[in-house]
Amino acid sequence: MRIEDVARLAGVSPITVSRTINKSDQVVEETRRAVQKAIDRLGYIPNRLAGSLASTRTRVIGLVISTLYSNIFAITVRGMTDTLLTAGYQLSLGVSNDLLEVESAHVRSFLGQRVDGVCLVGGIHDRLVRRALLQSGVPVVEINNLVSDPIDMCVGYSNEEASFAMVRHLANCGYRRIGLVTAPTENNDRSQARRAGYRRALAQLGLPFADSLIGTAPYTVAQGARAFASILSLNPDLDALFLTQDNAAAGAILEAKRRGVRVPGDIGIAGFDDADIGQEMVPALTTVRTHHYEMGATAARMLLRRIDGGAPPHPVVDVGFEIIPRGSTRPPPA
Amino acid sequence: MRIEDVARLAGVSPITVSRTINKSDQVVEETRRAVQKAIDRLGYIPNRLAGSLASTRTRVIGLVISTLYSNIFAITVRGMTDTLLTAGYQLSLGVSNDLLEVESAHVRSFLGQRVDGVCLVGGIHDRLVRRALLQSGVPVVEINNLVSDPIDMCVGYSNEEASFAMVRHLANCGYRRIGLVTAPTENNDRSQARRAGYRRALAQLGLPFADSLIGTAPYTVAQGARAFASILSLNPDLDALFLTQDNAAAGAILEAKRRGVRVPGDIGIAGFDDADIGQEMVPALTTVRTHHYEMGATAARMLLRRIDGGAPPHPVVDVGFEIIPRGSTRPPPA
DNA sequence: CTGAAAGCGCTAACAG
DNA sequence: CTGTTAGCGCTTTCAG
Repeated sequence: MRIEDVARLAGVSPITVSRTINKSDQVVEETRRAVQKAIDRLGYIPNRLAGSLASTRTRVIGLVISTLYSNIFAITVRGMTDTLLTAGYQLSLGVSNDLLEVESAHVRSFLGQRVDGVCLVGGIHDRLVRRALLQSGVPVVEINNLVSDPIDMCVGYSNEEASFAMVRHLANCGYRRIGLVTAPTENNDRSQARRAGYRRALAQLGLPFADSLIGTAPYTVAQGARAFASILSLNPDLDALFLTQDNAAAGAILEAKRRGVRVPGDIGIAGFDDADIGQEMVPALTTVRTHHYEMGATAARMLLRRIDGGAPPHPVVDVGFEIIPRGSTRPPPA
Repeated sequence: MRIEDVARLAGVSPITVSRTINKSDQVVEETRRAVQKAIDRLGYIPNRLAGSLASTRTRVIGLVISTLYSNIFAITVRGMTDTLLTAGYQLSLGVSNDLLEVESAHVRSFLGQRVDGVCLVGGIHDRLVRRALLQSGVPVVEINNLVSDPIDMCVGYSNEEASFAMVRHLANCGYRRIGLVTAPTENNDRSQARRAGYRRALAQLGLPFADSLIGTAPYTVAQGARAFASILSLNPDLDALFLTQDNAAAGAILEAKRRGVRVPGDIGIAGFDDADIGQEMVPALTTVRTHHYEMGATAARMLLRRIDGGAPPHPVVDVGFEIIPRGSTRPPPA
């Protein structure tokens, strides 16, 4: 079924049907109603492949997130879709599972589909993909970090400063032997920045460092529990652990409970992202709050503005972060 | 940049470039290498809008999941993509947030994009969408439930039997006053089935029922905690609560701890899905295990087979479920 | 406000 | 194994 079938039934030309669908204000009410009736009667669904090929616009934004295991991206995605839908744009979602080649495949696919904009997590991407993006001229926004050399635009927060601030907070609460758990650092600039902030804070505060104080745990409660167990066994004098993901931090709290380690008395635990689980833990989780809804909405707005031909006022937007002290760490001295 | 530019640089015709990209076995090695060199040199990315329009195949499967807040779909998505990628297909992901009209919009968009297959969660869909799907002739598979009247094909498990089995298990462990928390039932046949299984089990076992024993909590730990609190306040004699989502059940365990209610001694808690968090809880969560990876992989395989023109052997596949008893419920009598 | 002609970039079908 | 021809179904001009 084609636009022509609808046109015939409605007694108009194909272009009038097209206008009814896409720019209904250019069609007089009566014609429009007749066309709409024909569309409904036939159950006609326009072929967007053809439409986009002719118009060179898809009204689709491609987003590649790194994981579905952390529900934190749910909020960013809502921020983006809320903004995009209002403007008549759609989101196409890819999941990379933190693999650079999977991200590349998604981006290539997006470019092949001729999306009108692309959103990626972080600043580390395949060299060729970067080139392809630049060459294609599509607006690109990188999120979740402050990228030093963005492909195009960027909205996020400083993972290094956030990590630095949390470690300083822990030290202020009296913790001295502080461990760190992040997602793998390979091709992940957020994890790299969080480690850098941690190291810088330890150095500045004169706190002890050892390789055995650092561990790795992607996204899940179980992995956080294991990371906690392993770091504790290597560092019997550990007195705080900062896991830069709330699920993992929740896992650490649970593992502590299982071992009879008191939190925050024996060991303080801190997380990152202010996910919903943190507030519910017993004790509630001290964390870094970041602003994911705002970040998603801003990313969408920046893309839309660039699509409309304008340059955004700030190519790099910092949405900031806050330290949220809760019961999983000792209170700071008054 | 078009295929013609590549063809000119490589000294061949456009169709040879096309064949190099899509059916490389029909091109002799030497030609293929020359074409590939030209492609790489130019950074050419084929326009799939044009390609799919001409070939009437997109090699894209559309999937609409209900939420990003539960990470349980991550596993299903992996099962699907692992299978699809091998066959050269891609997944396009939509999130409905359990709203029928959002699901409809995604399906319409998929149909407009001319996806080669569609996968939906559950059996309740907009009437017009159902019609559009049928009319379009695209293969459709519904997952996460055993749908009585599938649009086309279905792979899932019986939510009613699973719920029934869990309630019987709880009764067998000596619990009498058993409450239930599900996601909202509106337009959600999984929740409806879980309630039906619960009611049927209570009736069959002669256990007491009251409206106040039933609560609602979508997907999050916090909502599970609140649902637990509210049902307990209405039913001081409550001795078990079955929350049909592991995050919510985890929230109930945490809320119990906060209130000094002992689990499983005072109250037994059970969940659904066997998400990673359940094993880590203290006590570990009794749950219903379902097989999400297998379900995703099977759904993908069924779609691919139908795309290849074959009828699948079974239009409805049951991947089953298992009751996993853990520490959050009392052991059954020996 | 509506229509006619031309073309978006690619691939199916057929030829050689 | 490679090329030619003829569209895929829509929208962009440009007229009226």
